[in-house]
Amino acid sequence: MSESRENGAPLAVIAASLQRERRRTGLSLAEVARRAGIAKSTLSQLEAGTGNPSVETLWALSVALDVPFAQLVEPTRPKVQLIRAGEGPTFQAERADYVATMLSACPPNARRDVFQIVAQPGKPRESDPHMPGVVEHVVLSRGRALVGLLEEPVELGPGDYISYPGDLPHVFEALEPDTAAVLVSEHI
Amino acid sequence: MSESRENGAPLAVIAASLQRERRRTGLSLAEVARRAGIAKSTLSQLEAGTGNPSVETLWALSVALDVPFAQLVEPTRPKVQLIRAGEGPTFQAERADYVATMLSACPPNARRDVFQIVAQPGKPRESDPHMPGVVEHVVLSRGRALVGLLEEPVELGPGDYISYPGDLPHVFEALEPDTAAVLVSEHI
DNA sequence: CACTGCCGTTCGTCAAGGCGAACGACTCGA
DNA sequence: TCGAGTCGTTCGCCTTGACGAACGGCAGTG
Repeated sequence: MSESRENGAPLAVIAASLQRERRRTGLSLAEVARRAGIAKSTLSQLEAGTGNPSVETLWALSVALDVPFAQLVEPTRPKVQLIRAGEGPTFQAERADYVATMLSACPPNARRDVFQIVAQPGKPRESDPHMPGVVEHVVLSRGRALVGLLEEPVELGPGDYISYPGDLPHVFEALEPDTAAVLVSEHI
Repeated sequence: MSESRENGAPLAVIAASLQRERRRTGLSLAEVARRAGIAKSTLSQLEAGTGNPSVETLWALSVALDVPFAQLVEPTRPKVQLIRAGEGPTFQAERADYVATMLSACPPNARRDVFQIVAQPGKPRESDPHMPGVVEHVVLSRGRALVGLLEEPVELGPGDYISYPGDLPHVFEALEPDTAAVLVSEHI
């Protein structure tokens, strides 16, 4: 009930996001303004951090930039993380026979799809990189596997957790038959 | 690159969200307006769907209501889902020894925290309901467990997946020693 | 029954956001 | 070299969001 309260300057964030997303598309300020149906002067002031846009204006921009609305007001940054089975912060229940381990707190505005994977050894699956900003989380359920970035994969056993940027070449290579894992694909 | 483009009426959504979140806290319109530092007339018009609030106004309200900014502009509706091991839509890789099963596509604007759970049989863990809108996803890795809503739990085996509303009483009861599961907690 | 207090709405005023036009700077061809 | 086109910024005008005051409606109370 108290996260996401750290940012007190939404206007500056919006200004940066607008410019970043527009640059990402390669469009000009005038072009984006025209597609959004707003005056380019307005967009210019918004990117400069001046002004306090209305919801309709921001919405039109989010549509023109093809970006989720929240993306403009809440930023994100990925990283790499490996938690071995038994490690990581745990929340011991009142009953001693229940342990929950926090593997990953969801960053603001991320979208996470949940998959289950069953793989056989022999031929590693090398995924072509996905969209920028994608982060993948893997929790190994059964067997053993080499998981992670292609340049330095990590051998995981049951209960191990790893996350890595999905926009870099990565691999999932089962080392035992019927190796199973839960994969959470986080596309911002 | 084309999801989250279905909603064309953000003002109505904001109006509904504002009223819903305010009612959730049990505060009066005047009280929320005072905490947010805005005129209650402004908030009244916003909840009525009239007007087009500025970002600063909406931000102040999101702080006053202690709600993530995006919550006010992007709605969501949960549901219940059970996918037995081996069922569900699968994405067969070019190599036949790799199977990925789509368990849950992330709804817009949801936040999903990833946990790992190891539980022992004997005493079921009954979670008190969380905040409204919370959805929990469980993939059983090892052992067996009774999981789901308290009124009708489901017995899961390795590879089984279930999701349920977290704002209703629910349970996780291990049926074998060292039962392990991956829990994704989705708080909108 | 007044009277007080709070609720949520409506009305008139004022500042601020959004707009269009004009501007200087730059690139690209004729 | 000059003109046309586009870039992003700056400058008044005007619409509109936000404000404060006043309103009617409902308890709770002396």
